[in-house]
Amino acid sequence: MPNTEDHLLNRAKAPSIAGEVLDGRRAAVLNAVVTEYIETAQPVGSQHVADAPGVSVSSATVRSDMVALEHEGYLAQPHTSAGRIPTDKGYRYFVDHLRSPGSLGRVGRQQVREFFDHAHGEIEEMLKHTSGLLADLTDCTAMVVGPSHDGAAIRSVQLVGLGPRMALLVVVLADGAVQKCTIDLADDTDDDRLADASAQLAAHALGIPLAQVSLVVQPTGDAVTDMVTATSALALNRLGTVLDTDQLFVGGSSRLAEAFDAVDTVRSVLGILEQQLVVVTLLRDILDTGLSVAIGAEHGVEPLASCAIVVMPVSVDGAESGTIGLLGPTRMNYPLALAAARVVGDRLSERLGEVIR
Amino acid sequence: MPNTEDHLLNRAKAPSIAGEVLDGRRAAVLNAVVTEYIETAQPVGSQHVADAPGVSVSSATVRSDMVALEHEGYLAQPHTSAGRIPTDKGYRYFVDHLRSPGSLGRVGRQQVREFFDHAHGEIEEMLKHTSGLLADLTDCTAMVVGPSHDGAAIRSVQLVGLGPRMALLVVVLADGAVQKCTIDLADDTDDDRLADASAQLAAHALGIPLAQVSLVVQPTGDAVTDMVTATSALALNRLGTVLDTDQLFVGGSSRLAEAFDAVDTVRSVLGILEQQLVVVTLLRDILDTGLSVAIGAEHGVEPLASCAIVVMPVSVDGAESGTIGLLGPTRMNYPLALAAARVVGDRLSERLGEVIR
DNA sequence: GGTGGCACTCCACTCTAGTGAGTGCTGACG
DNA sequence: CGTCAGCACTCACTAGAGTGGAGTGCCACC
Repeated sequence: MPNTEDHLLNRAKAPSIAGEVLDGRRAAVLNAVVTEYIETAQPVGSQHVADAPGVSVSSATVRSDMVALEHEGYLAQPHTSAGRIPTDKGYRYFVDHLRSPGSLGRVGRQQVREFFDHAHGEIEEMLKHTSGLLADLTDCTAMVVGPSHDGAAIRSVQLVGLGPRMALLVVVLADGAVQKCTIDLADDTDDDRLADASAQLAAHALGIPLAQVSLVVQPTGDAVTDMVTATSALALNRLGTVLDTDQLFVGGSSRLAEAFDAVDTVRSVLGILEQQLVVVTLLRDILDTGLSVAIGAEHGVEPLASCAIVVMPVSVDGAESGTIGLLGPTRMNYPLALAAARVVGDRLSERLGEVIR
Repeated sequence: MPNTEDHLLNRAKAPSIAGEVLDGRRAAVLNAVVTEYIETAQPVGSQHVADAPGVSVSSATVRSDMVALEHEGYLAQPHTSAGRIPTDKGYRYFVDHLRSPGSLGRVGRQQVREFFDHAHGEIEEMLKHTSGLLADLTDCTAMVVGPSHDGAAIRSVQLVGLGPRMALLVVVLADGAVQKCTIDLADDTDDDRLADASAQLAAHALGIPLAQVSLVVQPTGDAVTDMVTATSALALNRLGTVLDTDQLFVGGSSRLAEAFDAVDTVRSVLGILEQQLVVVTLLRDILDTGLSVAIGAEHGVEPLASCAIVVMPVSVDGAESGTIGLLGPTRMNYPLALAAARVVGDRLSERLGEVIR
C-alpha cells in the first residue's frame, strides 16, 4: 500500500495537527478546489487547479497534493478517475482561512443602501423585507429572527372592548413590541369597567417584564370589574408564559429548489424551514457554539446535512436582539454570504438601535 | 381520415354542446381516467379503465370512447401508444360533475375537531396554524388569508412612549386587529403630553374606519403637544393609506417539492408563493369569477399553469372576511381538497364570528 | 521535491436491439 | 349498430456494448 506510506510521509513532513494548519501550497490547492467547485459544482481536476492563480506547479504535483488532502479528509472523490470535491472539513478549512473578507460588489451595496433608506415604521415589516433583501443579495434562503422580547418591560396595558362580552388585551413592551390576546368575559361589561381593570393591571404590571408578571388583584367592590380584572390578569399571565417564540421571517425559499438537484432534499429542507421553533433554536445553537458558519453535519439537524448555514447576531448596545441566517448548499458562496450577513446585520443593528433603547 | 369521420359521427350521436354534457359511459370513462391518474400519476390505459368499477365494457370499446374524448379535448396522449392523461378541460369536467361530496375520513375529522378545540386567543396564530392543518389534511400547500380590516372602525388610539423622542402609535380596530407604527418625534416629550395627544387623536378617529381618518388637529397651546399630535396624526394617516395587505399564511410549502418532478416548476411556484400580494389577489380573482376551483391556465398566472387551486371564502355574517386556498398539481385530490376546504372554512367562519361582530 | 510521460480507470455518452404496455383498425357477432 | 376479440403497429423504456475523454496514479528523470 504505497498510498498509506505516502500518507504517513506527508503527515510526518507537514505535521498538521488535527488538520489545523496546512502547508502553504496544499492550502492553495485546497483553496482552488473549493473555489472552483463552488463556482461550477463539478468535480475539480488537477489540471484546473494547476491553472488556477496562486498555484504555480504542474498538475502532477497538484495530484500528489490532492492525494494527501484526500487522506487528511479535506477532499473526496466521487469515484476513481474523477476530480475532487471538498468535504465538509475542506469547506471548514476554507472558511476558517478566508483571506479577503468578501465583498457585496457595487450593485449589492447600492441595494442595501436603498433598502435601508426606504425602510420605515413597522419593525416586523422591515424584518420581513430584510429576509427578501438577503436572499436577493446572496441567492440563498435567508432567515431573520426578530428581537426577543424576553426582558422587555411592560410600558402599557390596555383593555379594549370589542363586544359586550369580549375584550382585547393589548400590551406594549419597552422595545416597541405589541402583544395582544382576545378575552372572553363571563358577563357583560362596559368601557368604564374595562378602564378600571386596565388601570389595576397597569399598576401591577408596568415596568415589569412580561414573563415576570404576578397576579395580585385587589377587589374593588364591583363584582364585574373584579371578574374582568381577574380574567385579564389570567390572560396577561398566559401571554407571559406562552413561550414567546421569536418571530421568524424566511425569504427566498424558492432558491432552495435550484440549489439541490435531489427533490427530496428540497422537500426535507423546506420541511425544516416550516418549523419555526426548530429554525430559531438551530440558529441560536450555532451562535452559542461560537460559530458563524455551520457546515454540513456540524449542526445536529440531520435533514440539513447537505446545507451550510451562515449566522450573524444582530445586537443592540451589546445585547443580542436578533439573528440573521443564510441557508444554502454546502457549496454556497461563503465570502459573499458572510459579507452580506455582516453588512445587513450591521445596518439592521443600527436601525433597531434607534427604536429599542 | 376515418378518425375525423368517427369523431363527427360521435358528435352527431351524442350532441354534447361545447362539451357540456357527456354520454353516460363516456363520463364514466373520463371519470375513471381522472381518478386513476390522480392516484398513480401514470398515463392510464384502456385496460385499466375497463377494469374500473362503473365501466362494464371491453377495453376496445373504452378505446373508442377515449379517442372521442381526446378529440373533444378532455384527454391527451403524451405520445402515441401511451395511455391517456386528463387535460385541464378533463379535470374541469371531473370537478364540475363530482357526485360524492368527498370526505375527510375519520382521522381528518378528528384532527379538525381537536384543532379547533385547542385553538385559542390570538387570531394570527390561529390562522397560521390553520394553514398547517390544511396542508396536513390534504397534502397540498395551504394558503390562508386573514380578514381584511378595511371597514373596521377604530376602537382605540393610544400613544406609548418608548423613549424621550420616540413613541409607538397603537391602533385597535373593532375586529380585534392591532396596527402599530413607531414615531420619531422632533422634540423631547413626556407621558402627559402623549396622553393629551392620544386623547385628541381619539376624539377625531374613534368609530371611523382607519382608511377614512381625517386630520383635523386643534392647537392646544402647548407647542410640544401639538407637534406630537401632528406627527401622530400623520402616522395615523399613513397607517390608513398603506394598502393594508391582508395577511397571508402559507403552510406546507414543502409538499410542492414532491408534487412536481421538474425542479424549475417547484422553483417558480415557490417564487409566486413568496409574493404575498400576488397570491392574495389571485385568490380574490378566482373567487370573483365565481369559481371554487381554478385548474391549470384558468387563472392567469403563468408559472402556476401546472397547478390547480381550490378556494373557499370564509365569511362572517355574510360579509367575506378571509379566504382559504389549497394549491397542488392539477392532478391533486379534488374531492379531498374541496371537503377539507369546506369543513375548515366553516369552522374558521364560526371562530372568527365569535370575535368579529 | 518537482515534472513530464504513460498506462489505466471509469463515467458519460451513443448506438443498438429487445421488451411490453398501449393503441388503432378490422371483421365478426348479437 | 354498438360491442368485442384479434392483430399489427408504435414508441418509450431498458439493458448491454462500444467509445471518447477527463482524470488519476505511478515512475523515471531532472
